[in-house]
Amino acid sequence: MTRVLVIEDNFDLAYGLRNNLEIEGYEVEVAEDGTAGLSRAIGWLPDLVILDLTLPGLDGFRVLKALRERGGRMPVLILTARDAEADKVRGLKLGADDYVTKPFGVLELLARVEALLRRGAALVPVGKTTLRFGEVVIHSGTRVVERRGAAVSLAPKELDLLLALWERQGSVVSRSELMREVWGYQTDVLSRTVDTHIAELRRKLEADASRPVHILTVRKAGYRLAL
Amino acid sequence: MTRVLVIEDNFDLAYGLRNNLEIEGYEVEVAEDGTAGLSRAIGWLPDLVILDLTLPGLDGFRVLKALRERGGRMPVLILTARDAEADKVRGLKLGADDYVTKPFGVLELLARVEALLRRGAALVPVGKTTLRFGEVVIHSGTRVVERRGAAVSLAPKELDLLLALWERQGSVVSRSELMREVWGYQTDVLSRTVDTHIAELRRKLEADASRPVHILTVRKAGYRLAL
DNA sequence: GTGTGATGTCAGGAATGCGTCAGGGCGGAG
DNA sequence: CTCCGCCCTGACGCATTCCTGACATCACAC
Repeated sequence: MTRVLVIEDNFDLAYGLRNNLEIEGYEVEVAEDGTAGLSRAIGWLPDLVILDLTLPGLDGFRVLKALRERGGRMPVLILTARDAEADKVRGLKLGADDYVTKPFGVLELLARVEALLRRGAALVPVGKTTLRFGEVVIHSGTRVVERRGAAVSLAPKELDLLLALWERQGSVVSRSELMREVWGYQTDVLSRTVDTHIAELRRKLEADASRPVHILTVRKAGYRLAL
Repeated sequence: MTRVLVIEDNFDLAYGLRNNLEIEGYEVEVAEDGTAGLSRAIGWLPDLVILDLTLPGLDGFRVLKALRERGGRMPVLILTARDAEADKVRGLKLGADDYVTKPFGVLELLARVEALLRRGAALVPVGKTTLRFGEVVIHSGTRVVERRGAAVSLAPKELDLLLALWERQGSVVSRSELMREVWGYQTDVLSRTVDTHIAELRRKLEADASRPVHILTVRKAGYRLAL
């Protein structure tokens, strides 16, 4: 899901925005000061940031500058009451992608968000996506997996196996298909190799490994990943 | 040279824009009606289009729609007197990248143009900016690196390697990709070359080289730089 | 309930990938 | 020429990962 970070200290505005964005289908987080916003932008790696300029702590310009210096390349939309041309120019030169002044129309803002993401999506190379099922998030670009926000360490084969299941999410994948996709073999499966790795995944990702909710067994057929 | 097409029927405005854009170093063409604008956009393939909505002949919305339908993907900035939110939303949904209403500040417009082009211009260029991660600052223009304010001396290959990781910051970069990008080879990696340089970087930049926080190993996949 | 085949579990040894190191080639500076 | 930094390489050891077969357990058909 596309992720949007709102850095805005005005409570009503921030949560109004969140609602509207969530209705559009985005996943939204709100940070209420500059420092928190910056660290969320770096840590959470949203697909887009909506940034107020007048913030407690680190002001918006500093957040933007620090974000860009640290390599954050997601589009940033500045949303602020400061409508002086000099501020707009400064914000855009610092690396903002759009600049909207309050008061603003919600529909316009949403349309601008969409436009920024549309262009961003065209440029982002494939594979940078974050996948998820249940309370598990898979950052396929970094090969980092987390459950309930805590990083989980998966062995390479385990992650490959998980991704193979993800690709066919919902439908059953047989052991021999998994063998072929993950191991490259084309062989009948007589050992417990696949099962062992599945068990390890369950241990690491399911709340109760003995009663899996997402990594399901389909008897006589294979396994399937339920979202 | 970066090319900008201005589709605008108001003569004074069009040529004023042209002057300002040319001063900024862009190559500019002006089209004075929708039909001509569309054919120039398709034929000349500018890097960016500034589009008025109220045009003789084909109106701006139609120009935009036709342009996108024919595969024109360059950013389009709509510049118009129509400031109704519905128009803005419509323009943006049709595939415009920005929407500026008259009257506008020239500096703001130029900054927006720059912002649109910046994003389009492949996010590659690690310019002369100062980059940073953790407590490390990289002055990539001067190739000087410091940690906690103290200068660190990196060998050329080490800096190249660090920058290659930086460019994909966050994502995993495989050894063979690093080999290709830093060494120019295209070869399977069988020696410990990359690893050795990574180790050296860790020794110089990590607080505890044996427990790296930023220059991370992703087993079986490569390395990645965490901010 | 019982039987049967499929799946879960486990432990240990094999295999693999990575960090480390020392050695040597190379080239520029003194 | 000699020194010194830079770079590459292969050998080695360690930690993790992987695989396997034996056994336990489960699900389903009868």
